[in-house]
Amino acid sequence: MIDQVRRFNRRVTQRVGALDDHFLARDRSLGESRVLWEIGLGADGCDVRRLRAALDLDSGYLSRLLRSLEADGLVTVEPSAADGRVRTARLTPAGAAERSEIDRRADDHAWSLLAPLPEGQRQRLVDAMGQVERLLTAALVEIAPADPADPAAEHCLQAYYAEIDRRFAGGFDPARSRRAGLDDMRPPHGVYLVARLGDEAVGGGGLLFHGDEPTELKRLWVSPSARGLGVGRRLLAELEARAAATGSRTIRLDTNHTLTEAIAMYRSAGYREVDRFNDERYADHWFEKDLAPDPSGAGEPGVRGDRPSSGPG
Amino acid sequence: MIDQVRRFNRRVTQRVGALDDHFLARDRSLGESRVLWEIGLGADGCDVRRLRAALDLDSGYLSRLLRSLEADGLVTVEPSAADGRVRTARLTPAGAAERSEIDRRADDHAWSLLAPLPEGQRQRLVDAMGQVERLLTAALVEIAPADPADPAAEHCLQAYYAEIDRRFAGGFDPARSRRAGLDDMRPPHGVYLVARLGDEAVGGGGLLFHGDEPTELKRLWVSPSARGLGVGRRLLAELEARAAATGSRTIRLDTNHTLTEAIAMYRSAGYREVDRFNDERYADHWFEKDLAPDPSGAGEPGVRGDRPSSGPG
DNA sequence: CTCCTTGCCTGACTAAAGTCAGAGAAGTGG
DNA sequence: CCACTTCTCTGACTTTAGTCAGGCAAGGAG
Repeated sequence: MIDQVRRFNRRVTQRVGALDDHFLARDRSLGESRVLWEIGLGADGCDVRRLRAALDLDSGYLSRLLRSLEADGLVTVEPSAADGRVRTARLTPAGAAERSEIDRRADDHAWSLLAPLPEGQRQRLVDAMGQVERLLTAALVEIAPADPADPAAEHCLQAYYAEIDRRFAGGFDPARSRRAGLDDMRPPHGVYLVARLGDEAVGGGGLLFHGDEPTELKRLWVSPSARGLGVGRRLLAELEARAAATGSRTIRLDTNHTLTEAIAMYRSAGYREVDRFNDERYADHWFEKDLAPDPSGAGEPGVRGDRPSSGPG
Repeated sequence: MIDQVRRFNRRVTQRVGALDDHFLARDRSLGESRVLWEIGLGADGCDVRRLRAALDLDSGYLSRLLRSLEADGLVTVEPSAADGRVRTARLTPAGAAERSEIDRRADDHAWSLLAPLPEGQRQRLVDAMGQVERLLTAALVEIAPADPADPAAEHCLQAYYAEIDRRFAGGFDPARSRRAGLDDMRPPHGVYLVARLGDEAVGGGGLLFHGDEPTELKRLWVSPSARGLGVGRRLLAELEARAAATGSRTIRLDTNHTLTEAIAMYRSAGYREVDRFNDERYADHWFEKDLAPDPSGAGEPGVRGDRPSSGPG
């Protein structure tokens, strides 16, 4: 497996890496080209501090690159209206032309990877590239507990409410739903996990612990931009593990028939549909799953099945 | 399609490109590390000129890097026994240790791409990487006509004979086969195509033109190292196009039942099995395919079907 | 207002990467 | 033996990339 990854890396940097080097930059340095390209990304220029963050450049270095682009008449830098400390860089017409030339070259280079192949292979290459890109993105997603009042958690909860309001016939009014306020999903009564991709919160989900009663799964949500990356599944697995770690033997949840992807995921994760177990007015499906006891905890020995050792990990 | 490729490039250089940068090099410069790694590739050192070709370095620059590695006791450089001008670089034990440390880091980094993913996704990522690597390799294969006496063509023909000698029960003796000597596969009587990957010949195949009689396909071979890249199919398509360009309406070939992959390829490329049409003693299957007339030539208009326009070209 | 932080800039530096010209030894064809 | 090429090396450069310290102006909290 590792060998495959390394062969891939070698082949790809050999063919694709050539791109980021001197293909793009015409007679300009790579650093300048990158700055030029990044400024033109947004419609109306870009704050210098955003540039610095996006390109991960030293502030002195970036300043010098901007001066050089300014001297070539490709860029103007003016104080921001909102904050006199911040400066905003914008492309001049010449800069925009230069940028689209870079863009054209990048397109040409991309096409040169595909061009020699017959159509069938070409399509397979593009598909495989899509897979790799998605899965490398997925590998950047990190899941960690967060306080429900944390801005990232807040964002996920709001997005969750907004989405079900959009999808439920008749909308969704939190006040009419069963109470699962912020305090409930904090230790020791519960937990809330947030999935982050870089600095963006792309998913979340919570648990409510009910002592000897089954643990309840609440507010599981994945951002549309991150769907298909397995974030939901990973959140679910992590929540189940945390439920098991508290000694919970069963996890259950209520949901609504309009949330078809979620229901499909619950089923394929081993949840079985059960009879109504609460009075949630927005729910029309209820699911339940038995948890394997926490391996680190004090589960009953007999219940614990052998699991195959799962790799070097 | 191009957008997908560019998204892929960006994601991959962001994640993988970090590898070739300062991850590998410990406190050493990247250039030195690359040289160290490359020297250790072969079992017994590496000629300086091969290093230069492999890493595409200026000779002065490479010399300096070698001096620096020599000063650190990682490498020795001695004149080659065969040619006093050439010098051969070898790793010292310390150099070998350093190299395997680099190797270990590369492994760790490769694993860090996979580690965050659950097992299923991990497998899919590795598979997709394999696809991309293979198809990028395939895109580097170039097919061009060559004189059958050219070393590359020679190599392919010899490899072809050696392979069928190995596979045929009772071996293969060219003298007892139907004559298709070097002169036959030269214009104007025929043509021979070679597929090259870098400077290695990885496949070849020839045609014999017989005037109004069907054109004959001969000696189609693909190197084991390049199988699965679609090289055979591309050779076949290119040969068919050249047959059609000479005005040939039909192409045919004889083959042996032990060459199962080839037979499968012929079938899927539209060849149909026909009765014995020659007295080749090593053949036990005969195939034939009608060619669409050469679009650039004087084919009958009615035969020519509409083909969907196939993209940007 | 003062004090502190933030954002951007300049100047002074270093290291890496790479280029170019030419020297000198070794091989090659005539 | 001569003229030529090949291979490697040295010395003298340039450009790119990047770091660090400090300065100055704007904004914000008290």
